[in-house]
Order: sequence, then structure tokens, then C-alpha cells
Amino acid sequence: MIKRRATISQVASEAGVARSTVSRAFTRPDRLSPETVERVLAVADRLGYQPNPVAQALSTGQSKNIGLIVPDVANPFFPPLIRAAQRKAEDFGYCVFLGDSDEKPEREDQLVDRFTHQVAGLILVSSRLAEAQIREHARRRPLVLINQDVPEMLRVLINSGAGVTQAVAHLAELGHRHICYVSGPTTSWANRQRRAAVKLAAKQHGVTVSAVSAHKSTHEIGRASAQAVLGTGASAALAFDDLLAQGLLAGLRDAGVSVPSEFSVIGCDDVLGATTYPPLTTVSNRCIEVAEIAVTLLMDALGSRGSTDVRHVLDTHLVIRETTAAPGRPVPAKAARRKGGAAGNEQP
Amino acid sequence: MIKRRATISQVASEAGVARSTVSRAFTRPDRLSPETVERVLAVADRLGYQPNPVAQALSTGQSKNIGLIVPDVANPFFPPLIRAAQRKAEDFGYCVFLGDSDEKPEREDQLVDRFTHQVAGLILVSSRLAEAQIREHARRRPLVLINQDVPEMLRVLINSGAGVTQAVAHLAELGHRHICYVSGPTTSWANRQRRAAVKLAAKQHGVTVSAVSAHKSTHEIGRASAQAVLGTGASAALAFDDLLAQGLLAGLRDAGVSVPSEFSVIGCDDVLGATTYPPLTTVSNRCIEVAEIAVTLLMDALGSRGSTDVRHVLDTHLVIRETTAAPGRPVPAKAARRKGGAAGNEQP
DNA sequence: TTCTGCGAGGCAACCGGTTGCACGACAATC
DNA sequence: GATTGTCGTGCAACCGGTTGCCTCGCAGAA
Repeated sequence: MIKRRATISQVASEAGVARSTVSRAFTRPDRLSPETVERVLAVADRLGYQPNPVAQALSTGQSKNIGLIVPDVANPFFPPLIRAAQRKAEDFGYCVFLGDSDEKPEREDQLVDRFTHQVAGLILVSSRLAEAQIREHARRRPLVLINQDVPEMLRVLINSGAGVTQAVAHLAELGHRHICYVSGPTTSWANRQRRAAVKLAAKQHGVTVSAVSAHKSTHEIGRASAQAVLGTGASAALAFDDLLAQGLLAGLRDAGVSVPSEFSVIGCDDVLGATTYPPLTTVSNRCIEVAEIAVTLLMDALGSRGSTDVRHVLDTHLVIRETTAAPGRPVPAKAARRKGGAAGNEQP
Repeated sequence: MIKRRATISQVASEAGVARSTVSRAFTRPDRLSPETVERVLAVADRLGYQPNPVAQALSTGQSKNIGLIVPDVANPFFPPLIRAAQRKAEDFGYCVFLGDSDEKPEREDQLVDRFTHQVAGLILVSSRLAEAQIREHARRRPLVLINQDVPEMLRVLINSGAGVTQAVAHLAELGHRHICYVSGPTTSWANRQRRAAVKLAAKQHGVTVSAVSAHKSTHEIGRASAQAVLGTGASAALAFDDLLAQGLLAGLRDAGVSVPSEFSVIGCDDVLGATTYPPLTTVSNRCIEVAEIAVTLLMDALGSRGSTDVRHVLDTHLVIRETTAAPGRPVPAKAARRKGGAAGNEQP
């Protein structure tokens, strides 16, 4: 039932040459006479022969695969990145293994272990692993980090700090004196970076900053955090990412607080584009470039010209849409009453 | 610099046994004396030995990998499915190759070719390939289709027709007499299925149906289609998927048409949950189950107890949220004027 | 004519596992 | 005590490539 591909031996005997000659026809045609190459390739073509990558991997110790591990495939930040990485890898003739760590270091560790044997190198996105573990893994295979800053490794970072700084400045200019940061997963490097940027920029503009903590980034959690956000007395919020921001938008709507006239909201990562209502002011993202750079860096590392300490930083900027405005009348903390009907049937 | 894993030979010599004995200690411990097994495993453990999957794949002709190909990783329908598939595969000890075909049959074909040698089996999601090609690929490797109905193959289908039928009934009950179907990619099996279900159900309820065609499913295209949708004179629209529906919502807002009081909108796939504004009435999706079933089916096919003709259908239902209501005053076609400011700065 | 150099291509080992078969030891059977 | 069977293990071939080294033949130089 299952059809098997032609092997190198079949091509060899068909072409009347040794297996090594067939191999060389593909890998080092310059070491063979042009006629031989042509004849071998013709036979190979006729037989539909393609070198078996598994055998190649075993014999060379190098496969044409890379591993890509993300904390949560379903978080909208990652799919475009995954897609771009896969594309770029394909350009180099590589296939990609995808792993979802579910934000759990142990699972991430396991995935890396599983992949290690089968891949030439790895890309870890927003890794939740400790530095020591990352270094350990990097001893086995070339490894590139995205959004995780471990010294003396290959890493490419989105400096959302730049955009966040602009965001705070924007709010300050509009007249906001007290803002709230809705923080994301504490293990996330991006979260630490954004939080720090908010604090610093707020200080520079003489703006007070409160913080509300969302352990995970989902619409629901963002929505639920609206109460706490309003409770801080701030007139604007900057969320760790767009998902939380969008949830917050819904939560504020529930509370009868209108955006942006009464309260301003800024997201991060521009993952939802202008699809929210109102269209969300946010910090741009560079996830496609980041993925492409990471793949390229990894390919370099696989070749000879690999550097060992690269810190590639991509800047971001504020994208102003329609969720920010000058602070309106202050929202009394008790405006945090539910308004309007239920949110509709959730699916079972 | 790069550390290599222990091999079977090292374990063998360290344990004072033949390589075959080490191999058997892992694969068929029942053929060995318990003491030998224990000793070998102890040594293996001490050396950190793990069988090299590449060598295993070469020697057995079976790898513990599967390939998963989707038309567009970034379309929100797929990430949860991808994630679920990866999880489930991991439960069986399998790793997954991910491919993005960009909706292009040629690319999909290429990806399958690339994967074939390295995987035990394949899962094609919403394949854009022609039947003949799919059959050809299936001759090489066990193959499971998701949302593509090719006779005599392993396939698991989401019957969104069921939910769509409910949706049309729902609109009819509310009093709508003329609805519009915003169709998706013509190559999509799901689109054909939904379109047919809309037509049939509309006929049964004596409802007129117009169609507007969106070649691809994105927010922007949905938004742009609002004009055409209003132009049909319908009082409600059913979109191929949530993305188009959400875009349509934005387009209607642009046109000053309020949802649901003036116009009703229903999506499909429940991919956005209650995150839209207003929360979108839609047809439920089963993408997680579908992924798990597909993986399980594939695993069965890899084992001996593989069936060759399975058609697993999962039903769906209507999820009523807040974008449907009884038809209000009819919307004059020329109400299709732009209203309100620009959508804000798009990122560059 | 003999020697040297070089290019083309074959031989065989190797990558790290798996597996059919054979062999030796020991127990059970006649 | 010889025969048969069973169990545990080793030997060696094999999966399908790659690659270092050797040989062979031919051209050019001495």
C-alpha cells in the first residue's frame, strides 16, 4: 500500500555508477565530470529520486530542520511570527518543528530535549527557561533567543520600551497625571522591560503610576481587571499587550466608562490592528522581522560565520488610533458597577 | 563547542554487552533477563543516553514525527487547532512539523514533499489540493484530512452546515426576509458547505439570499465588503467566518448602520469569542476536538488497526450573542456613506 | 619511453540505531 | 545419558546516505 521512494542505490545501478558518485552528483558536482553529473541527474529525475533527509542527517550529523518553541501558539502575538519563521526557514531549505510550551518551563525543557536530536538549531521565543538551562541547551545546538536577553548568546529583541516610552509621553501630553500599568506574565522578559519603561517614563513626566497584575494574557482577564484598574484612580491604562487592552476595553464598557472620553487605553504589540472597537492605540510590533532575523542568525550560526554574542534590537513606536484622549471628568471608583446585559452566551 | 550525546555503542561497552542488547533493553525488555535490563538502563541513565531518533527513523523506516499543514497560520481559526494537535501528538511521543501553504496548492504540494521523508504521517487542514494530488500523497504516507471531504480517505469534518442552518432559522424567526452570505475562499470546502447550507435553509424558510464574495478572509476585506452587502438590500448578513464578520461590523459602523438594531450580523467558527463589539453571534467551532481526533486517527493508521475510510463529522450550533435582532427600518442603500473620522494611523 | 601529476570515480567505513538468525547454557523429557 | 526445547545474548547485515582514501587512466614533462 505504501509506496517507497527510490534510493541512491537504485539510481546508482540504473546509471551504472557507484553510490558515492550519485551522492557527489548532488552534493559536489564539481568533483565529477559534467557528463557523469548530467547522466546521474537524468536517471535520478526519471526515478523521482530525492535524497532521504533522514539518512543525510544521520550520516552528516546535521539535519535541515530547526525547532521553534513558543509559550502559546494561540496567543495572537505568535502566529505571525511562527508563519514568518517558517517561511524564512523554507527559503533556506529548512523544515520547522513547532512546540508549544504552554508557558511552562518544564514543558519547554522537554520540548527542547525532544527536538535536539532532530534539529540543526533552535529558536526559543519568549522563553520561560532560566538562564542556566538555556545555556545548557545552547551547548548542544546553536540557539537563538527571541525576546529574552541572555548575555553572550544570540538574541533578537523587540524593544517595546521605546514605544512604551512614547505612549507614556503621549498620555502625559494629553494631560493624564495618573496612569495604570496592567502587567502580564511575570516570567516574561517583555513584561519586565515594559514595566520598567513605564516607570521610568512616568517619572520623567511627573506622572504617577499604579500597577494591576494579570498573571496571564487573555481577553477575559483583561476584562476582569477593569474593576481593579478603575480602582486605582488612574485616568488611563497601558496594558502589557493588546489582548489585555482589548479585554480592558470590554470591561470598561461593562462598567459604563466610555473610551476614550472618560478613560484612555493603550495596548502593546499591535496584534489586533484596527479590529477593536474603538480602534486601539498601541505600540507597534516587529514580529515578522524578528522572526526573519532570528532564522537568518541561526543559519549563520549553522554555517561557519557564526558569531557567538549578538544582541539585535528592533525599536518600536506608538501607533495612535482612537482609544486615547485628554482625561475627561474623573471616573469615580464606584462607577465600577455592572451595566448592560450579559455578555451573551459563551460557548459550552 | 557542541556537545554530543552518548551513543548506543558507548552504553554497550560501558555495560559490557552488545549494542543489540542495549537496543533491546529499550525496545523489547521482555526478551532480556531483568538483571540485564536493569544494568543497561542504569548505565544509560548515568551516561544520559537517549536513543537517537534520526537513527531509529532510518533503521525502522518510521519516525516519531508528523506533519501538519495549514493554509494560513495567522488566521485565528488555526492556532488553537495547531496547538491542540501539537499537544495531542506529544502525548503519543510525536513531534510536529508545521507548514504554512499560504493558501497556495503548489506550496502545499511542496511542503508535503519536503515532509514526506521525515514524517510517519500527515495532517492536512483545509487542504487546497486537488483530490488526485491528495490521493497521490496518501499513497506514500498515512494522511488525515481536516475539513476536506475526499471519499475513501481519513477525514474529520466540522459540519458548520448544522450551525449555519440554525443561524438562518434564527434570522428567519426574527423576521428577516432577505439575507446576504459573505462568502470566503472558493477553494475552501468549508465555504462550499456553508454556502450550500445557507441556500437550502433560506429556501426552507422562504428567505431570499444574495451573495457577496470575499476572495480571502481578513478583517479589511470584510470591512470593505460592507458597501456591497448593504447594496444587496438584505437586512442581515451571514459571513463565511468571524474575521469577515468582524470586518463587516466595522464597515457597517463606518457606514453609520448600527448593529443589531438596523442590521444583523452572524459569523462562523467562533474564533473571536465575545471579543468583538458588539459580541458576535456566530456558529460554534470544534477545532480543538477536530485536531485531537485527527491526531488519534493518524496514530491508529500508523498502528495496525488503521481503517482506510473514515468520515468523522462534528456538529456545530449557533452561539447567540448580541449582533442579531429583529430587522429595524430598512437601510436605504445610499446610507452607505462614510461616517466618522479615519480609522487612525495604520502601522507603516 | 618512463615518470609525474591530476582528475574522475570506486571502495569501504561510518553515522546510530534495529532485527533475523545462530549459538551456548541449562532444564526438562525420554 | 542423549535429545529436545527454551531462554538470553551476540553477530552481522541493513536502513540510505556521506566521505577519506586509493586506484586507474590519461596528458604532459623529462
